[in-house]
Amino acid sequence: MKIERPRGTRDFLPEEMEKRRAVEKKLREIVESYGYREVATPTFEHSELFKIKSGEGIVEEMYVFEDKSGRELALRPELTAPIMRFFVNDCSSLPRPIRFYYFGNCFRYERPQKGRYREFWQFGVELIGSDSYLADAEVISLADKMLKSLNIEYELHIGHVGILRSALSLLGDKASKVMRLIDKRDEEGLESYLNELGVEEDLKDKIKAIMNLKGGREIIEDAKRITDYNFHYIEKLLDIIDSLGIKYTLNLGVARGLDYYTGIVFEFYAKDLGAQKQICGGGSYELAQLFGGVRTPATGFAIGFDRVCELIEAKTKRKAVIVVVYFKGFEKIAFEVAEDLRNSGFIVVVDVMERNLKKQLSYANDINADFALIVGEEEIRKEEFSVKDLRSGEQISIPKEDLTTFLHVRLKR
RNA sequence: GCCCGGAUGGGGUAGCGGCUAUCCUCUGGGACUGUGGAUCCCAGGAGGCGGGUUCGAAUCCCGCUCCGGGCCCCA
Repeated sequence: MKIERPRGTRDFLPEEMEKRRAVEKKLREIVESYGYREVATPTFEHSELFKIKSGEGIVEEMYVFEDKSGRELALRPELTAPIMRFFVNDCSSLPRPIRFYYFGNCFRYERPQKGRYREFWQFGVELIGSDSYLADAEVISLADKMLKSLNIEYELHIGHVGILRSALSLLGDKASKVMRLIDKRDEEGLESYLNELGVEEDLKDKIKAIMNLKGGREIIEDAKRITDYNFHYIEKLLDIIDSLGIKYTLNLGVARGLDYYTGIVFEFYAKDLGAQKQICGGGSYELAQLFGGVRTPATGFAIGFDRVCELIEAKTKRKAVIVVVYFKGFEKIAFEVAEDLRNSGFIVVVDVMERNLKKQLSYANDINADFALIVGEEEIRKEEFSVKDLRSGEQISIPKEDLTTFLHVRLKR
């Protein structure tokens, strides 16, 4: 019986892995150039960790299981909570700010779709310890630079939950539900809930007006007419973003249903990616106190690694491959020569199917090898090798001692 | 959880109630033990699963699974 791959998971062929590794490498180079250093946390955690962050409802969307001692564990659905847990437990005395980055697989039990899988990879950063606009500016510009480096077409939307929060401050603990309704853009639900709470027309109009504030930087002036909120922080942030030449849309109606978001929130959307077009999301938040630590400001983002990979055309350049082909009886020498070449830094393949020369060459051609090195009686007698350039068909004899130099020179081109 | 479309060798397909299931590609071998891509020959390999209708089902019907698109959700 054939075993199918579990729903929502993927296998990756060498070509795909090469592309993924190339993307990964590029992202790493950029975050590291900003001084971020990689951390890793376990693939599974106590499910409590994620429940504290996101509420009981998240259990439905996680792979939750009990281990043999009856502990309730969950495969991580994201990496911010584990990293903040790690920070609270072991990193609280590192000099601030702390710059961490991560790249890891996450799991969510959801209906798979284009760009949505049950196992997926996130590449993200957390900048911990600063509540300055400068931290947000750094993180946004870093995210922008990473996506830009991949030549993806995208839009950046920047929002701030503070404006709506302050407008809703009169509602006390009912504010969270209102935020959730705004987040969902559920206008009917919002209207009826505000009526239920007995909110005055004035405030209702104000909320709706803020919700719809979206556009260029000039909408801050509109916002100032609606609310007496202090836009100083946002303006200073945008000064930096503007001076870096980063394009964005301001969206002051962006809400987050969860209370730990404290200020700036931002999202990157790719064109041509269907329903799952968000390729990166982030913002400033305070989670440390929820995990038993001291209240600590942080800001970060996560890039949907699989989604950005889907947007990029494969253009990996493979390292050259040399195939040692040999006649029957020369297996030992073929293996020795191959080993010498590998030690000199080449990728070398030797036939292990006991096939004839013709088949071996045919195989070399099928795998797009660059050179064939022929080992036979003649070569041994003359102490030289026949090297065939499979790309041109040209074949020449090279004295044994000149072989590695020759190959190095030829492969440089 | 909801709505729509789909599923035939490893990949791409034809057949749409009746021969041993078509063709291309692929993989292995041979022609061919000193030279690849070509050609020819041989071999391998398939109707997602379960039930029903029928003399007979890949084909029609039902359920499930999985895949694709959308909704919900997206911590």
